[in-house]
Amino acid sequence: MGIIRKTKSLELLLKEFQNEKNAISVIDLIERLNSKLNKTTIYRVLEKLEEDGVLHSILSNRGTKWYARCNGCSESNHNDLHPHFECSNCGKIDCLNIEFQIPIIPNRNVRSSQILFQGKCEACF
Amino acid sequence: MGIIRKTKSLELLLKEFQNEKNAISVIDLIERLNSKLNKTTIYRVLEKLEEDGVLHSILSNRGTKWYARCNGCSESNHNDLHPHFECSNCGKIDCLNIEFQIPIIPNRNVRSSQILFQGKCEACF
DNA sequence: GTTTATGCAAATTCTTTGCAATACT
DNA sequence: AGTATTGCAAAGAATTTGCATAAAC
Repeated sequence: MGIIRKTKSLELLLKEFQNEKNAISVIDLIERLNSKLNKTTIYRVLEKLEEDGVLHSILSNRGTKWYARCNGCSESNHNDLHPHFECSNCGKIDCLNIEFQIPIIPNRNVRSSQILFQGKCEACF
Repeated sequence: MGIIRKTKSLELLLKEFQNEKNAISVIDLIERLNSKLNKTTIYRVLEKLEEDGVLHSILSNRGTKWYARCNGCSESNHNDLHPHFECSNCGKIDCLNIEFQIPIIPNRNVRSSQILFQGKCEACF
C-alpha cells in the first residue's frame, strides 16, 4: 500500500515526465539520470508510479519498457487504454489521443490491452 | 533471399506448429526440442520462417517472443494483423479470429501493429 | 525509532554473435 | 564443390534480487 515518500528519486523522475507527454524509455531515463540515480532505483520508482496510476508502461517492439504520464488514472482505477505509436525510424513512442474500443470476445473477459502501431512518426514522415 | 532447405531443424519446428494453431513461446520450443536442437538454431529458423510468411511473431506482456502460424501470408505480403489474447492466469497466447481495422492517424503512415489483449482465457475463465 | 527507499554488485532471463564443423543441393 | 545451416561457447542487453546503508516520516 503506497504512502509515497517525497524522495529525491521521485522528484527527479517526475521532473523528466513533466516536460514530456509522450513515452520515455527506461534505458533513456537511466542514461539521463546516470549521475544522480542508480538504475535499480529508477526501475523501482517507475514501478511504484505505475501502481499508483501516475505513469503507464508500454512495451516497445523490441521488448523494452517505456513509461508515459497517465491521464485520469488513480491507484484504484487504471483506464489508460489508449493506443501508442512507435516510429520505425527514430524509435520514439507517442501516446495516441484516440478512442479505442475493446471488442467483446466470447468466453473471455478482457481486462487490459496493449495496442502498438508502427510506421513513421510526424518528424520522420 | 530464401531458398529454404529441407533440414531436420525446419521439419521439427514445423511439426510443432502443425498441431497448434495458437502461439508457442520460443522458451517453450527450446524446452520441447531441447534434446534435438540447439536454441540458437531455433531462434534462427523461426526468424527465417517469419520472413518467409510461414509464422508471425508476438511479444508477450513480459517481453518474450512467441510465434504462431500465419494464414495467407507470403514472403512479399504479410497481412497477419489479427489481435492476440494473452491469459493473465496461464500465460497462453491465442490468435483472435477478429477483424481489426487500423485507424487513420494524421501525419503518420501505419505499417504494422501489435494488438494484445489480456484477461482470462477460455480454460481459466 | 521505525519504516521505506537507495546504491551496489551480482544474478537472472532472454536473445544474439562469431566461428569452426556439418549438412544440403 | 559450393553455399546455407548448425552447434557451441561466449557475449550482450534489459531487468531483478539480496543485502547493508541511508533517508523519510
